[in-house]
Amino acid sequence: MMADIESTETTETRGTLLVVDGHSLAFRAFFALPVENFSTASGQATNAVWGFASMLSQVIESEKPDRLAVAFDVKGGTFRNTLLPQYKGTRDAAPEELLTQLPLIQRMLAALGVTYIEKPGYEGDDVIGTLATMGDHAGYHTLVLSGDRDAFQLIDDRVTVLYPGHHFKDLKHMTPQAVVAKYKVTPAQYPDLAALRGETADNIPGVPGVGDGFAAKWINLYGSLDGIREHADEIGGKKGEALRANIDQVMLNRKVNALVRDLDLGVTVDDLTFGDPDVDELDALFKQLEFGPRTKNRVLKVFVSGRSVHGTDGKRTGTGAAGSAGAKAEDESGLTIPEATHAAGAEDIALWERENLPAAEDGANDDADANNVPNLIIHAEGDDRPGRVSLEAVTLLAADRNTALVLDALFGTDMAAALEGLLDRHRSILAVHGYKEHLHLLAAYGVDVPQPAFDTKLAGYLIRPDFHADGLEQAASQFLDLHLDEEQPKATQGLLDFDAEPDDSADSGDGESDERRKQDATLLRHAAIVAALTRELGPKLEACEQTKLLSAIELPVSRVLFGMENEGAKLDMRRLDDLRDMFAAEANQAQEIAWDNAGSRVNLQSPKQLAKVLFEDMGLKPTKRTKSGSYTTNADALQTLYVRNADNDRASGFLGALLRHRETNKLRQIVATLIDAVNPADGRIHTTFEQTVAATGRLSSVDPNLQNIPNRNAAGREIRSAFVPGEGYESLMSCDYSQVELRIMAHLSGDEALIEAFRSGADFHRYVASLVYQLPVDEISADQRSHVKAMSYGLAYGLSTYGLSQQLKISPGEAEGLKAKYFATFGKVHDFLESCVSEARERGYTETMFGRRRYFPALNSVNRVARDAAERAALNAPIQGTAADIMKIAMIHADEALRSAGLNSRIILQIHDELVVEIAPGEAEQATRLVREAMEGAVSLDVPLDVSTGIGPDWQLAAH
DNA sequence: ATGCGTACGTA
DNA sequence: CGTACGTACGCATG
Repeated sequence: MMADIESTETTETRGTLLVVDGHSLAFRAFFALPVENFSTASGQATNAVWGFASMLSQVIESEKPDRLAVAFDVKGGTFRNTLLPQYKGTRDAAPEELLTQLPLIQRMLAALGVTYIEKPGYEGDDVIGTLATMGDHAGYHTLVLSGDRDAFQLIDDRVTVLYPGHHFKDLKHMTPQAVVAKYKVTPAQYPDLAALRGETADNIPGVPGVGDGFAAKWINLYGSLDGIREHADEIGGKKGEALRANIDQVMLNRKVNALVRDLDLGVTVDDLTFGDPDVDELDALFKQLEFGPRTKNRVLKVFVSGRSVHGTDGKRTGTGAAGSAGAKAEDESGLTIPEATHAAGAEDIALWERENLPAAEDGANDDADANNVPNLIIHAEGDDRPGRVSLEAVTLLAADRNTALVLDALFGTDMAAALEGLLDRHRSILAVHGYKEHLHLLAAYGVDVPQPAFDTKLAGYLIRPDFHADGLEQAASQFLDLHLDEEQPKATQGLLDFDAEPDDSADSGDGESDERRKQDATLLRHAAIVAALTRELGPKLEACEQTKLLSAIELPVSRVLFGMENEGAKLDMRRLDDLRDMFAAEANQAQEIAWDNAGSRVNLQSPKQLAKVLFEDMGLKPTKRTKSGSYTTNADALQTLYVRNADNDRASGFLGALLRHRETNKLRQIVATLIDAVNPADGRIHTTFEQTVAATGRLSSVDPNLQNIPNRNAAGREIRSAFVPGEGYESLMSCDYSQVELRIMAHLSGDEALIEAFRSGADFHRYVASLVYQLPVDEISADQRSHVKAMSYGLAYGLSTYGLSQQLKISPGEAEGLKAKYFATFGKVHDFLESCVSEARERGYTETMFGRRRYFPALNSVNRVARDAAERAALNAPIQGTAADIMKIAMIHADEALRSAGLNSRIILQIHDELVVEIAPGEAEQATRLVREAMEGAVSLDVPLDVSTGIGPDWQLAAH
């Protein structure tokens, strides 16, 4: 321990004591880490435990304390509650999911050999105060790890508080100087300041309108709280008034926030050793919590004193690597950074291939012997947005030899050809993070990437479909638990200034190559991450039986999507402009009328201002509230108000105009977004289809979203007329599945009546209504048909009878009756939906027909709202997911059929159950047949898959 | 500038 | 008080 060198005290420093506020740390961890990403299959939340372990390890590693103790609050009140009944009232409402983790944290501490201390009747803070005092007397420097600012009063030359900043991971060393800098008062004065300001987190009111600033000003003016009280009359203004009105509360606060520093804890500081963990117990606990080996090793490494748990033996040394001996470079997160060379020409690529990859057998199957472990990583970086692609650099990595080859952007055609050849020869061992993105990046140089053996982005999605890995680094931290600093090394933080690189602008003129070296370093690091992810996710994917889905569906569909994004959809610019002007004129007109009626120029796009006009100025009776408590002004509510206030000219005039404005302004906005998205180079919109976003397996479309172009009413539908065939094409074809989700429900449930309804080929909803109401088909009224239709569709969403009644504007009783009749007719559908949920509760996940999984830890939540929501999602997931699988298969088949028939017609859009195909001259008939067959034949169910198709000069007219 | 809430478009 | 998405705006934060 180096600390004693600094000591100028007469007493020798014995070392460092670390005292941890257990509750505060658990609390911080719980709210900093998303519980969705940290829970076991059985639904136990583990985010606080993981965060606690992670943070504690980090602090021990950086501070290297000699003694350690963790203080916890004890259930039940403390002396503070008798003083101030509402004290920490908000904290008792700590979420169940956090409370269940506290015992686990204590069990972990016990296994790690760490002392934790609770003192009935007192808080963890008092224990901490006492320990800090004890540490001081025993000659230790004390570090207090706490997110509770009450601890600041303990700070002095020998006590430092480590306070989590905004990021939970970065800790501020709160020294006396730091406190003064931040609050303008000394640590000893801090409780006075806190008493004045109050503490929302602890449910302690301060002086209204007084924050840190005024509190500090007064303290410095009058020295202390007592001084302030004496001079309270001299303080003018509203704040002075507020102070006088609340002075009793403040004095009480001050009593409550003083920490006790002389408890009898029954231990001495010298007893608080650590570093002798019970590995078996820790193993058992981490297994139960489903923490990976990396987490365990990282924690153990820190807690096992003296011994290093590093070299997990059995690491194979590379076989005679050509000229690359020496220690492997490891970066701070433990990744091994590959040795790299730059390729200057095609020969370098060939040479690297010979030296680093297994010899490809001549002819067909390349590295088939290489026991199928993906070992060749290709990793390209650049802008991969379709329509504006630019490649920066690409690296090849032979993972087992840790050797990389970097190709800088702007390589020539000979290198492109060499690269393509290499990829093709070794495609069976090729892995990539984001096949679709790589197709875009490399296509810019004329390089086609063959279907790789593995894709870490898609694999991560299949393993955890509801985890949103935004980038490679996030995927890495999720699956590898390497903890990496955020994506870019953005401007060095103030704290690190002292080790910033010297400025090299003046000397050497080497700035550019230095820059390039840095770029290389990130590129190589990213390639190394992909390699690590490949090793980690391959077996995981296998373990949850998703491998087939990757190779047979996701990877091939990536290729189809690449084509769709690359081609884009042609827009008729003049039509768009006309539409925008038309909608804009209508919106403006409606706005004028609304303003006339309102008597003021309210912003019609501000729900807040609207609520004021409607419910205050006009005095209308509100309908429903939003979830945050304000009165809703959504279309439903406006409609209700409109009907209800038909006799009020001003109100109904305003509401009518507002409703028109809402609709037409929305359309104007949509058109404007489309205009903005048209690529001027080709007059087409190149959306991006996200393949790893929707938890059910669906695609989504962004930048812009082309899956929500209006279709439900005539005015909106006009926008579709701006989607037209491009040059060299003659028409658009739209093909969609009719009632896929219902058909899937019929198939999966095996309900004979529902299956027969589909096989009969009759008007489905009318047929179903006739069964439900036990009437002949031709006696079904329009109302009956629409009610049954809503019921049918609602089923797959877990629609409640309340929701059904609301939607159909019938009484809950009638809705209940309809539901009962429906289930009496289709009993197996009911059983099937229930079994979806119960099976998911048991196994922890749902499965589509093709084995795609989605996990539902919340099914066992004690929170009813969360649990109910999970149940609805769990009943929907197999249905929506199967439909998504079927469409993906159809897309792969349709694309393949069009290509192998040599047609130029191509799929350009997918809207969940619809494909839009751009038809080349003379290909209409053949393309229709091929796409229809692909869609109808994607899978064989107990009911037919019905596809309807239409062709026209634009998307609107292609409807059928 | 960034994040949240509200609203609304699609299947 | 129906599933799955993406986007735009206002407004309150920094």
